[in-house]
Parts: sequence; structure tokens; C-alpha cells
Amino acid sequence: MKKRGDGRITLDEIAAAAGVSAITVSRALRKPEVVSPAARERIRIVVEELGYVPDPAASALASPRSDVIGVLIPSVTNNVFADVLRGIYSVLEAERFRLQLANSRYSTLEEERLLRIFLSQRPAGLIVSGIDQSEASRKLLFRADCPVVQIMETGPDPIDMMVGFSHYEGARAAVSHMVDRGYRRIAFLGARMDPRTQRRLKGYESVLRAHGMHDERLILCTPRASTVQLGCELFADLCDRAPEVDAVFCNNDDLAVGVLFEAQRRRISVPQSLGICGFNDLEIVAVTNPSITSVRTFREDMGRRAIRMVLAGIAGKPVEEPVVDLGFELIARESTARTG
Amino acid sequence: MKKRGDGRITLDEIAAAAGVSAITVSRALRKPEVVSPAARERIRIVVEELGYVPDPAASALASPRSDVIGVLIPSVTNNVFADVLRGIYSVLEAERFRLQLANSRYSTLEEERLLRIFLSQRPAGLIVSGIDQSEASRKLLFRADCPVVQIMETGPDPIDMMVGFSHYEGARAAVSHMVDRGYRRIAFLGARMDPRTQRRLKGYESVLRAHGMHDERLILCTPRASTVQLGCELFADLCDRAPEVDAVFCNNDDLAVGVLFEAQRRRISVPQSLGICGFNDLEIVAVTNPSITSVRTFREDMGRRAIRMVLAGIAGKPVEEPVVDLGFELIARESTARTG
DNA sequence: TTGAAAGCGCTAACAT
DNA sequence: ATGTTAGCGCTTTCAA
Repeated sequence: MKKRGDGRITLDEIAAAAGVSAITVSRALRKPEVVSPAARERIRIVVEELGYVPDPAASALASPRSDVIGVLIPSVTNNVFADVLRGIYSVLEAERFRLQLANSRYSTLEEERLLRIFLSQRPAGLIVSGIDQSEASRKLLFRADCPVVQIMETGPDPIDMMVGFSHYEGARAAVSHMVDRGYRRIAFLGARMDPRTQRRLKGYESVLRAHGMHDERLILCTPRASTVQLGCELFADLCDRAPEVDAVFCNNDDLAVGVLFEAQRRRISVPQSLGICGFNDLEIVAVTNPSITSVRTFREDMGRRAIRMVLAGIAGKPVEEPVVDLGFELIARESTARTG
Repeated sequence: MKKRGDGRITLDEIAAAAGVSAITVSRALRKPEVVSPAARERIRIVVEELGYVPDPAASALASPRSDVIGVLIPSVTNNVFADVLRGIYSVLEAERFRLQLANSRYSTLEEERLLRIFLSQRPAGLIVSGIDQSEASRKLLFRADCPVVQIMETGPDPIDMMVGFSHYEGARAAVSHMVDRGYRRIAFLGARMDPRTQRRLKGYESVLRAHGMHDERLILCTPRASTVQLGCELFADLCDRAPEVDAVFCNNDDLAVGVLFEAQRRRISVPQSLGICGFNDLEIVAVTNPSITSVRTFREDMGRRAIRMVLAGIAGKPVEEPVVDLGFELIARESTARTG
């Protein structure tokens, strides 16, 4: 009947050429230790010669799980996630699993839809961003029957495993540092306003409230995606709105760099008249003039750990620490080094 | 015998619930127009109610092609590819295809290996980066039996379709501009040295040779990945090696920003004593002080076009233009605005 | 417009 | 250590 016209090599052909049955070839490829060395070697040679590559669709269909590991992130373009991905790929390179990426575009509904698509593939593992899944998404993940790791943040009620840090505490450390350095009118610039940004804002507010320095007028947020250009614009707005500002805590480093550039254009001296602090510690903030203080986060490590946790889960190894807080590190630089 | 323990809904269950046969449900989902409106509606409701999601492995196995579109890029982390990906995703969002990414890490051999893995899935389409595939890879792609688009560059002998621009000409435009502005000792800073960087270097050399201004000492290349920090370091090296340099053409914008920062630390005035030009026109170069001249490339558009070409190919539509040169645009800014 | 039968390429379960 | 058999969930072909 139907015949696949293409000349692809199949397991049966390898089996015939090696003088064994299909299942033995299948085993030789997946669990070499259960096949006799002689057969294993013959099969290896034939596979090599004929250039056999297994059909993942067929094995996915025949087994209870596919070799797909799904990664659900809000944006491929964002530097922060790019670093996490680099970490994931670095570990996965040597493995037999396929990574499948999906973008939720910061939408909980889209996340839910994408999750259903992932689950239709019976994935070997899942990595999802953040801790603010919808109830429906959480249910889907509980039922997923594969290791699930939430990344970027830590929080209560992990679905399965978690690796991240506290954005609230990171922001508190940054703002406390600025207060310590003598800044009194500290503004907050935020873009995109995803849940992690919101928690950084909360951290900022908690410190300023504790010092009786909280002022609504110093908080500037926008749903737009953060860019250096946007940092320039927000700071320009801020100067109009609250010219007495003497420091800015930026939701991320792109904004912070923009603030620095705009301040320089306005001849506002940093750090004397204006302190600046970013978030994430992207490589650029170390080399600007002046260099910019930031909260270092361990994004690549987060990716590596997350995928290792998934792999351990797949292997059935007990995961010693299901929730890992990677912390953060305040890197104080010239942009907040006000003297006197 | 074997039973999948999981309670996943299958086509047969939908068929039973809707009072039709499985194949009718399959058709209703893929080609609604061949199914009667009544049946279609009943099926739609049942699918909705039961939350049926087709198993992609089963359909891949049963049909000659899967719904996978493979994208092979050298690096996920690189801004440039991130922009291309954004373009691809923006078009693909509405489509039924799944994107699968793979990283060749700038290795031709790795590219070949990844290509074999892609082909094992009988992909619906492929997007590959550059025009320097190995002979083996080219053969694989010719046999792929699906639309193939090469992106990032244009050149002779397309495998199937192509969308990109000439890096050689882009570099020529940049360097010619610097010569026009009166710079005479123009250096080249290059990182990573992939084939596209090499061609930019060739473009640079061709212009300087034509003006009798070529000088080996002004060319500084490294295999390291480009960062702002690296731009700082390379420029520092350059100053030691050839202090008479009066302009720098950077292989990309990260390096150019680093050169600007390092020049400022050294109190070298830009553009008076030093001209700077980058490549790609990332958003940051428009807002530095001074702003940086760059060669704008249309990366997101490239991604959009590439995926549209793939989709057109899948649909069997004739592709009007199989090779598209998107060109580039020199954006002259303050960093090369030398007066007198 | 709809359906029946066959089979895609592989692996789990049960032999031997 | 190896083989036999059945079947994963879907789509193709052919027939009605």
C-alpha cells in the first residue's frame, strides 16, 4: 500500500544487514550493555556505513515518552533568557534530548496554550519561567508525568522543582545600598512590568517606606519592552516630573545604561548629582564611564542547574534539593560611589 | 497488551463521541472544507469539550512530512540571531508548525550532524545560516525534499532559496564613508571571525587597497566572541601597536561601543581624533555620546521573509524571487562626523 | 462526503 | 542475550 518514497534507512534494514532482529538493533542503540559485544559491534558498523538515524516520531509513538524537553520562556529576544538558554544548551549538548522552545510573550493564556502543545508530545521534561502560572497551567504541569523545573524565581509551592532567586530581596539590596551611599530621592524606572519586575518594585518600595522616603512621583513604569533608548526617555520624563531626584534604581541594565547616557547629555554628574543602579549585571555595565552598579544574577548557572535537575529527574535519581535559591550579588561600581 | 496508562484523548474517542469515523475527525481538523458543515460542527464541539490535542508523533509517522520547521543558527545568544528569530516567530505564531532550533556553534561539522538530526524528522522546512555549508551538508539539503532557505548572506549557487545581503559591500560602504570623512589610518577590529566577518574584512581591505591606505598593522582579529569589554581591550591593544590610528571600523556594534568607552577613558576625542563605525545598527549605537555610525541591517525582516518563503514553499506556491538581497543602509552619526 | 483497511518505524511485553 | 508479536495514534489509499 502506502510506501514512503524516500530512501530512508530503517531499523529493519540495519537489522537485516547485521543479521539480527530489529529489537536487538533498537537495544544496541539505547542500552548497549544488554547486547553482546559481538552483535553490538556488527550493528555499530552497519549503522555507521548506512548512516542510519532513528526516526524520533516512531520512537515517541512507541514509547511512553518522547525525547523532547520543552522550555517555556516569555521572550527569545531578551538577553536575560538568552543567557539562561546558553546554560541549558551547554549541558544538553552531550545528551540525546531535543530542546523545544516556546515563547509565551509574557501572556499567561498563551503559556497555557503552549503547555498543552508540549504535553501533546509527552515530553521527557519541562522548564517553565516564573512562578505565576494560571491555575489551569499548574494543573497541567502537575499531571505532566515528567520532571518540571520552574526557573527565574523562587517562591512557595513549587510544582516540582525550582531554581531562581528572590527579585524582591535583590531590589532591597540595591536600594539599601543607595540609601547607605547617601541618596535620598531615589526613583524607580520599570519597563515591561512582568511579575518579576513587580516584585522588584515591591522591594524598592519596602526599603523606601522603611526610611520614610517613599514618593509616588519617583516611580515611573511602562509596559514597553526595555531598551537603552527607553532608559533615556524615562529619565528625561523623570527629570521633568521630579527634578529633585538624586538617584535611580532601574529595573534592568538596559534602562540603567540609557539613564547614564541621558544624564551625560544633560550634564548631570554621575555619581555626584545622580546615583544609578541597574539589575542583572550585563557585561556592558562594567565598562561604561562611569561603570554602573548592578545586582548580579546567575543566569547561565540557572540554566545549567535547571536542565541538570530535569536530567536527574528523567534518570530517576533523587534530586537532593528540589528548590534552589541561587541568590544574587550587589556589585557596587562608580555610578553609586558618591563621596561625602 | 501494552496500554498507555495516561488518559490522553485520542482521535478514536473523538470520533466515537461525535458519531463519525476517525478519519473524518482527522479531515475535519486538517481540511475542514472537505467535511460537511454538520459533522464539522459536531466534531468541533467534542474536540473543545474533551480538550483533544493531536499527537504530533503519530501524525509525523503516518504522513510523509512532520510539522517541524528546523532553524540552524550558529548561536542562540547572539543579538543578531535573536532579532532574526523574533522575525521568524512573529510570522509563525499563527501557523500550525513547530519551530525547532539548533546551534551549530560556528562549526561546519556540528552543522552537518544537526542537519542529519533534522532530516530524521522529515521536516516541513529548513532555515540555515550562511552560505558556507560543507559539501556533505549541501548534499543533505538538496535531498531534503522540503523548502530550504539560506539566511544572513546572499551569494551564488543557492541550495534552494536565499535571503540576506552582502557583508562585503556593507563593509565597503562603511569604510568608504570613513575615507570620505577624511580618516586615513583606518583600523579593523574583528571578533569571532566567522565567514561573514571574513567577508567584511575583505570589503575593508578592498577599499583601503584602492586608496593605497592598506596596512596590516591596523588589522586586529580574535577568535573570541565579541563583547563591549572585548572592544575596549582590542582598542587598547591597537593603541599600543599603532598609535597613529585615526579611525576604527568594527566588525560589529558591541566592539564599536567598547572602542568608544575606551577612547573616552583615554581622553581621545571622538570624532575629532578618532572615527568609529560599527556594524548592524543595534539600538544602543543611536543613543551613546557621541552616537555611533553603523551599517544598518534588516535582521527581523530577514527572519520574516525567510519563514514566509518556507511557508510558501510548503504550500506549493511559486516563490516569485528565490534569492532576495535585503541590502543595508549606512547610518552616519556623530562618531564619524569629523569637521575639516 | 464518508469510511475500512493498512501501515508509518519503532519499542514494550512476553517469550526463549 | 535475543526474538516474536502486537500496537502506539494517526493518515494514506482505495472504495462506496
